[in-house]
Amino acid sequence: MSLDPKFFAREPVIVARDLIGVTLLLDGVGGIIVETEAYDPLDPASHSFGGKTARNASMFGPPGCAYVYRSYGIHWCMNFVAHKSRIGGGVLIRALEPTHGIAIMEARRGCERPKLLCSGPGRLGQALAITRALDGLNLNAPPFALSKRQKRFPVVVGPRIGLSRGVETPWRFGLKGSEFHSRGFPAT
DNA sequence: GGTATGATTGACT
DNA sequence: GTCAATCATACCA
Repeated sequence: MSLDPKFFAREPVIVARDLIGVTLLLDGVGGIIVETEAYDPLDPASHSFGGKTARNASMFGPPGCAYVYRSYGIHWCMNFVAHKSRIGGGVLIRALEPTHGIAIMEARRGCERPKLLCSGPGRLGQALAITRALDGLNLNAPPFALSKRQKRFPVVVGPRIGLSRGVETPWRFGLKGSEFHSRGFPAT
């Protein structure tokens, strides 16, 4: 079951929270989203802050598409474009609980410990073989597959990771009690 | 044209 | 705990 097309046509913060518990597959490989971060164009930490550029063009495109960027020259990280009126916003997918194609992810990661397969944006990118070729693609069409969750999952909130600005904005969301977060969340 | 920087990870002291 | 890897992009000249 795919997501409603309007799912991503909302505030990034709302979408980030609602993505927790959704299953993400890329060519049949992936798992349950257990950690996300929201990036709003008014947020100085966001790539879309300051307007549209060559890198972040996808963030200003249609909601429900992918925005892929190179992090620290080493890793590929994936966002889901989410905003109203193409103002530039997105949700960083930080961690998955591996459920599909685990053997494939282990081979790509060179690691057999499930907790290290997708726990972090860079690891997730490597496990799913994310590349810039996916930038701008519709998440509701192959090779992507998003499965709507069947119930509401308990969500925890915390500060975002690795930022030099905007750290005070608590826009990181996680599936409560998950063993697959990239970092722990503050005790609730 | 040149330089600074980063939504990270993994290895090492 | 500290630090290097590595490069596309952004920004300045």
